[in-house]
Amino acid sequence: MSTDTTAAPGRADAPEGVEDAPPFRYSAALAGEIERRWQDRWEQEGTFHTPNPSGPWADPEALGGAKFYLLDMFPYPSGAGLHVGHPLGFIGTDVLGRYLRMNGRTVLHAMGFDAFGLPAEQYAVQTGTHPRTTTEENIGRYKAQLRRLGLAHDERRSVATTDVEFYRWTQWIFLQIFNSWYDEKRQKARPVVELEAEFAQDKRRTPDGRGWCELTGAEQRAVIDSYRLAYISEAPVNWCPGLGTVLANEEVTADGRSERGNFPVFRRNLKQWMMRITAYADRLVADLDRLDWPDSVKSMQRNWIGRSEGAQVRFPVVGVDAPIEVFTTRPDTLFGATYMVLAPEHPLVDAITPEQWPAGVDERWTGGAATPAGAVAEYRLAASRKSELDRQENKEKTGVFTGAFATNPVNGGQIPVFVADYVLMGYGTGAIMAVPAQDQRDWDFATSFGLPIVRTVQPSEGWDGEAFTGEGPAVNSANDEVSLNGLGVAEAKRAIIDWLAARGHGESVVQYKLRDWLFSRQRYWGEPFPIVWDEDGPVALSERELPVELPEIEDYSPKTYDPDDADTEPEPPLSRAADWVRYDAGHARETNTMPQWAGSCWYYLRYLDPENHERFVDPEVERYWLGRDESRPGDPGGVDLYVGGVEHAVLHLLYARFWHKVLFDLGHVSSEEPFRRLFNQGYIQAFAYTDARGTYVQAEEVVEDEDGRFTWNGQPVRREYGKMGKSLKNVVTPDEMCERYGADTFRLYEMSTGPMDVSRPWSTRDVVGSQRFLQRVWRNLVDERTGAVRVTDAEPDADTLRALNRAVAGVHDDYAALHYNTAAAKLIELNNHLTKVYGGTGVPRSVAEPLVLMMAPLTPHVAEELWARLGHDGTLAYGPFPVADERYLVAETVEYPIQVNGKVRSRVSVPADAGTDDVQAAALADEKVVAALAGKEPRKLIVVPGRLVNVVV
RNA sequence: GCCCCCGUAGGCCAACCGGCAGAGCCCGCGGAUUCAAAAUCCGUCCAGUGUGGGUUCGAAUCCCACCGGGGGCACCA
Repeated sequence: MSTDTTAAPGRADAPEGVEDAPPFRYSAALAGEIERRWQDRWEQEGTFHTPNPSGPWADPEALGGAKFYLLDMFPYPSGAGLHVGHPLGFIGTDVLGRYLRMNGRTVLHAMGFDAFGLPAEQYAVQTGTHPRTTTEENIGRYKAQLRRLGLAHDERRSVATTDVEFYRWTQWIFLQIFNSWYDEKRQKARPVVELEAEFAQDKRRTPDGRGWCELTGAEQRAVIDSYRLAYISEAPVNWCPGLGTVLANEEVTADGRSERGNFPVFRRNLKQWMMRITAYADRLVADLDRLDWPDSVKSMQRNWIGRSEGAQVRFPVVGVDAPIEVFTTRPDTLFGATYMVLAPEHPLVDAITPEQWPAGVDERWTGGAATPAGAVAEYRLAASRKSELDRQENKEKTGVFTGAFATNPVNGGQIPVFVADYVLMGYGTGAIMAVPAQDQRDWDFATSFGLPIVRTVQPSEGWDGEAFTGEGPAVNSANDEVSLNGLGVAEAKRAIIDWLAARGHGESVVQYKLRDWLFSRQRYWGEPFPIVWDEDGPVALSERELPVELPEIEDYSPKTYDPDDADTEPEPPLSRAADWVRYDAGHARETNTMPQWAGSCWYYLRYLDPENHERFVDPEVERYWLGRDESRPGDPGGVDLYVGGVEHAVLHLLYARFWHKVLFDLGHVSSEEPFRRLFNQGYIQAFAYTDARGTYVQAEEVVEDEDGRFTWNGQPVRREYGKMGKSLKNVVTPDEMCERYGADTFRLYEMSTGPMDVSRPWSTRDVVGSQRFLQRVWRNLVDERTGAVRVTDAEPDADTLRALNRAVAGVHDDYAALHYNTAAAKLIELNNHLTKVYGGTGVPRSVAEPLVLMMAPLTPHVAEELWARLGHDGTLAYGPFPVADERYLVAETVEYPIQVNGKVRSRVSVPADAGTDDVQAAALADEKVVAALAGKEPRKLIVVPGRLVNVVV
């Protein structure tokens, strides 16, 4: 994709001008030759094959050091190939993996592909090419691009979600979920056969109270089906006509459009597969505390799950059987509830609406309608016509009176019931008690409808706002039996909940924003469900019938529609494969497919044991790589380090945690969480330039003049900063960088530009710095004209030993902390020292060897090459990594800066083992200090050992 | 509107628990090499840490406010 760009200066293959370069200079051409050779050798020798405790790769002997499971987020192999931003994280994990391996750790590092998905399918729709063909081509290209970077993956463990042998196990996991229910009492998933047994033995009551045997077979099935963790529901879902599929809540943006394609999304009642992730809401929140994850991601997950504690309170309505149930997080403000609101879709609205307006009704409340029913109908119609966006942009409160009054259980007050769309059916009970004094939304509504406002929390001194949501003592909150007055918010909540519960008016409950996960899609290129249908519902296939393979079909497209046409029906492409759909005389296959997230929910388990055809992963292998570490209290187990972008904070990471917990509950894995430690890498960003018409111009042809203005072909252009992308004409590819500088230089450059978690701009111009460093190292060890090794057997001098050991000590910490930029700086510093001292004579072997070993994680190819040239036969991939000699870490003398009143005025050198008194004496004897004191006694004298002296006068 | 993160030389970034603002790379400048250039090599310039206050003997580091940038959430009762 970048082959058509103009040739850049200094290309390795440029025939002109490089003829007089020394023949053994570390040029891009030489680097390329070295890199190809070592990549071949690693592959031939299986250098990075990682043993398992059992199974085909069992080698318990080889599992010497502590294990480390290192994981990159599952890439999608797009048709566009990689740009230089993509491998940033992959290189970062590779550096760590290589470092750990050299230090004796047993490292598992593999790379696979999340290969189902829309782009291959859309390409198939356009061209008729089977998505598998496109997918396999793309995977092939990705693998070639990644191989060129010298990543130390165990290539035997590579999987793709589209492999039949992989999706067979995805289907198997689906069956486990389908065949399970959530036991609230034990707080875990259990097989549905155990649920059936409980019903059959009358240990559990049926929904309508009849005995289990009195139910028909179909009724029994319906009861069991309603408990399953994967179930069919006819409920409002996100229907996207433009894509022709339904979407999960997580795939819909805040303004009601599809994350992919940006098409409008409508709420429609449709029969779809759901996953009961809400059963795990509590554990998904609670276990975040046991994970070593960035706070931002934890808070996004907490936010998304939206756990809130509160109370459910029942408000009786005169003349109606069913009370209105509300959820509130502020039951302490119940005495201040002056009206109620139902969501427009609330099922009780029709039941409570009387025939006539009550006498003397406020005309603001009626919406101008003659009857309550008329007003409600009109309001509902208007509300249903508003899009999500309208509702958000227009925050003015609207609503209409139902004509009904409810009774406030705490004081018997008759309060009016409204319908208003600021209350959402999808959250809580779809009804609220409105407390305008303590809720700004209610305040806004109350003021525009002339409703009373009663303060029940005393606002703080000097409060001049409207609704007061802060902490304060309760007021106006007492009846004959209970008084909250004077209590703080938390105490008042407890007191009123106790009272409500004792009277049967309510109880404390926990609400979640999290909804169940919509799990079916109307697509071709996804995993088929291992499900067939009879007239009573879905039936699971047996494990022996797996895999259920995708049938060949003529037309891969789902039926798509006018993106704005909400009144359309999804039609999955598989429904047109008539022969395949017909399973037998009484059964038809499920024609939806699974969403793309399915495969990425468990791929990290398959890397562990990809050749296992009996199980999705062998339990012993799983326990070895992911098991809980008993030495760490509360450790949930899981991958030791998971590196990827923050964009998966909610979707993938939440779904994968959910599946993992189900598998844990059912005893299939020993770990409670999939990813023990998560690290969000930064992004590589890039500048893009537009001309006067706003069209993007080729970024690498833009030049900057001395005044800092940017021009392209002489025309001024505007610079913007952001993503790298084909349409922005600023893509730089790793292949291009390997070509021009070599993979090692490219790796080193990416790792040098900042710590792993920081985003930074790409700058091709800067890459040369990394290449120069490698050239200098090479030149220090290899004669550029003859290719002979230049190291000597001389003893290094004391300065050099100190420089070396300082570098060794520092580099250990930097690698372990993922601060590769500072590790690289220390290596450069050491090499600069060697150049200065030994540039003319050759570097002592005892310094050259550790330098090469320390470089190996960052620049493995050139390090292997130098290691071999230094006379070693085998690979350095397994170390040993140098260890610092403490003796050389302490200097003989220490130079103390002497501050006078916090400003550095002088310096003194003292022996490193000098005591505080000696340092103090040396400082006071210094002539500049004597001058500053001018005969006076210092007021205070601070000596920080090893650091400095501060004299206060 | 609410919450989180980040502001250090021209650019990218260092600075452990508060202790000399600088490790490294690029750019710029000067020089060596060259017929010249590229490449390479050597040398060198550059900020007082977004702004204002506070704590401290001492603040890039801790606290408060503001400004700027990035991200998340957004009628969730």
